[in-house]
Amino acid sequence: MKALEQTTSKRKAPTQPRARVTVDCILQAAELIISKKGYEYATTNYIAQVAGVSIGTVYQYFPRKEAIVAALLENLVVNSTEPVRKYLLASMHKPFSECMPELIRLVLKNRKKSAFLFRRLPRDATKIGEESEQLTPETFLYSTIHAFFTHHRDEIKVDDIEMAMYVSEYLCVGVINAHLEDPTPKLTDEQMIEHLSSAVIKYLTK
Amino acid sequence: MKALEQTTSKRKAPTQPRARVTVDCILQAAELIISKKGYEYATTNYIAQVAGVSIGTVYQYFPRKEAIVAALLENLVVNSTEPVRKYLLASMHKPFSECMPELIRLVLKNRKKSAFLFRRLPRDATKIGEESEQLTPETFLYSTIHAFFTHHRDEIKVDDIEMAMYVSEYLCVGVINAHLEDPTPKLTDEQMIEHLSSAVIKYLTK
Amino acid sequence: MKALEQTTSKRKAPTQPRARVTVDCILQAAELIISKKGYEYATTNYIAQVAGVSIGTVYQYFPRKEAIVAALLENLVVNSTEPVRKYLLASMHKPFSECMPELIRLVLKNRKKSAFLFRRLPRDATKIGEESEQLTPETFLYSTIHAFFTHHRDEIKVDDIEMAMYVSEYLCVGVINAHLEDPTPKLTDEQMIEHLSSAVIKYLTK
Amino acid sequence: MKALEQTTSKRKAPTQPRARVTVDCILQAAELIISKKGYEYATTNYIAQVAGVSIGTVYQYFPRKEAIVAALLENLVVNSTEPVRKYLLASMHKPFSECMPELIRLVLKNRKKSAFLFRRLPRDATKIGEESEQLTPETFLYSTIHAFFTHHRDEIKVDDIEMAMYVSEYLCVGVINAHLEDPTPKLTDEQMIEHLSSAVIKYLTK
DNA sequence: TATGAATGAGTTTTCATTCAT
DNA sequence: AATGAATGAAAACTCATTCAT
Repeated sequence: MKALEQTTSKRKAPTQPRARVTVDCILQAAELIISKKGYEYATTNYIAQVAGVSIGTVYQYFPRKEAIVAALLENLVVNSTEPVRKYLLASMHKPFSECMPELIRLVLKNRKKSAFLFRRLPRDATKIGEESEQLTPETFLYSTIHAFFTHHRDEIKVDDIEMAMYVSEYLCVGVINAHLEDPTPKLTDEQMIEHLSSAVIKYLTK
Repeated sequence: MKALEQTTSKRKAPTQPRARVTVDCILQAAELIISKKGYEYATTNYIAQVAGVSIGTVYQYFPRKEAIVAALLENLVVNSTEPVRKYLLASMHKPFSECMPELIRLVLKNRKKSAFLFRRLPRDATKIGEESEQLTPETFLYSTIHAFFTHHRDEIKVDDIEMAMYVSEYLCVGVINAHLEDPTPKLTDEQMIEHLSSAVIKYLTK
Repeated sequence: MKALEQTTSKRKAPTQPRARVTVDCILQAAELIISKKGYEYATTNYIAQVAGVSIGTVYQYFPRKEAIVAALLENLVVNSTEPVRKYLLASMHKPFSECMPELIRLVLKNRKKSAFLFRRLPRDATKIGEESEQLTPETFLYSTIHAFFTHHRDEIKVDDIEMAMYVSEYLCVGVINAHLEDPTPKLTDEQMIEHLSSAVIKYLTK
Repeated sequence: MKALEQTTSKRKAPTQPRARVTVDCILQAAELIISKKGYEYATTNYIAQVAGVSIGTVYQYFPRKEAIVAALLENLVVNSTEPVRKYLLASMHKPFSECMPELIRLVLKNRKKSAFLFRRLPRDATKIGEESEQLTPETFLYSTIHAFFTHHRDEIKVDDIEMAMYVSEYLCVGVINAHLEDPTPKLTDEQMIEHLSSAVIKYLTK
């Protein structure tokens, strides 16, 4: 939760531990409200109330309402991507087909954690975009998956390798998203992982 | 001095042709604003202004602001799915591998048309949901693709056929969505269609 | 229901029987809504809907919303006072103590019929006042009771006869109103009538 | 973009003295407007303007327009009844006939103070009722007069004592109301008090 | 630092009334 | 005569934001 410093200069940096706690409370309150009731209920006054601080204090740390959402989003992306990045770093040498299921499993798990919050965030709110450089989970994931693929390009049989990478990324992220948005009882997580791995590997290597 | 609260019914249904035109104007205005400027700019007064009618007229046909968006969404889903449905009906007998590219091309084309509007709609706004029975494009597409797959089940080599169908649907819809949300200059539409067809066919038949 | 001609000149006089029926429907609808739901729900459009005519038709006969209420009020006053007036005319010669219970009974009965509507009418709405010459049931009743008292002034033992009349009127009207506004299960209508007659007679003759 | 809907609680309670003053200003402004111009002129924005605060401040302390009127009504009832209650407590032992004029005088005086405001309040507005537990001045006065009568039941000659009490209450309250609603130049306040006392005492003791 | 009272532009919504058909 | 689509001023109410304490 140290994410805010860079994006907005006007915001006060919480140097004292007490302040850090306050910022945390505010972000947690915002997350709670958005997840449980929806973005439209996340008014600054209500966030302050749930966080147990005054509205003045909220504005001490966040210059604009959008900054709260931006910070939330940033944390979200970083937190949900960090484990994936770690796994990829540790698996760069493993054969492609071996780590694909685990990779997908990891992405799914982390997406799932934040799916509810993410679903309720405004998809394309102009103002937030200005705040957070449009740092979506996708952007983040794409780059990491990209790196991984680059390390395994010799296993790939598709002609245009770069294109193959993008398609593979789309396959993974797209299917996981679709699975999270419209879950089917016909398809457990593990089954989905198995089939998706199979599809990606077939696509790349056959 | 509120009164009446005719919450249940959808307010007046336009009987005269003049009224029909008015309703269309309002919906078009709403779509234009949301697409071009974002959902947050779609205030009822602004919609009325762009539609060239008075605010009172808007409320003659839509009992709540959310009802406008709900109507928009409904039209969107129906319109963008109808061509796909037609193609599927006309292609039930064609071999699976032959019509897959065209099918994906069609879905992409129709999704694209509405992608901009859809992107800007609140992803999970509670109030709209109550209005529109949560009729997402996915729900609609899934069912039609589903029917198509049922007619081609003998071509499919995956063990569990039903599961294969769901995964294929996820593959198509997921990748198309991902492609539309984060377009890469590395991948033209046609390249995406080609690769995705290839991936789905490999997944299903190898 | 012929009450409307005098008060407002701009209003069209319903000469044809069909028109008379229409006016009746509108007035009945207004009365129904005000009685059952409250004055705040009596919007012109809703009245038209309940009356089964178009809003345009309403404005054919009533130039202003207030004119509807004024007509209602006028009818109310006239209708609820007419029986009392008739009884008084027929009883001018009867001894005072004999007809007092019947008089009160009559007033109560007629007030009761209209109590619900009257309760819900705005007590002191400036606009209606301008329309209807502030013709309240009270005004009407006072004058008729007054006439009756004048015919019985020899029975009265109170020094200042005119004053006694006013107080008696207040006693009757006030208690009946109070009884209607806050009815007590401890006091049936007949008991109230009996006690009130007794009180008035004692006041006047002892 | 509504949100929150904190319908239950009465919104913020004024903790700082500054806030107390603000609430008072709002209530006084509302009273002034309703008394001087009528209920229909008491719009929230106008109340705010007259109170010298912003509309936002009004809604900080009153969740709904009706809540303002309800608060007004509550104050009205309490304030106008307190002196009567005090007098009754101090006069429980005095003989009945002695304190009756003073009692009526007191009730009249306090009703008069609030008569103008009360006259202009909607008589039976559903929404206000929901807000204020239908605490009318009548309810309040009845209960106190009731207590007083219970302490004097041995003076009363009417058979059914409880019934006599109700009728007496009706006589007092009804006549005072009637006197306030349709004042006659023929009858001064003091004359009315004298005659009403006389009537009540005759009714009870003869 | 923290508070919370105050702001007011801006939003949704209502409803009496008009007028072309 | 009757219709009902259209009007728009005006009402209720919200909420991000400021600032004196």
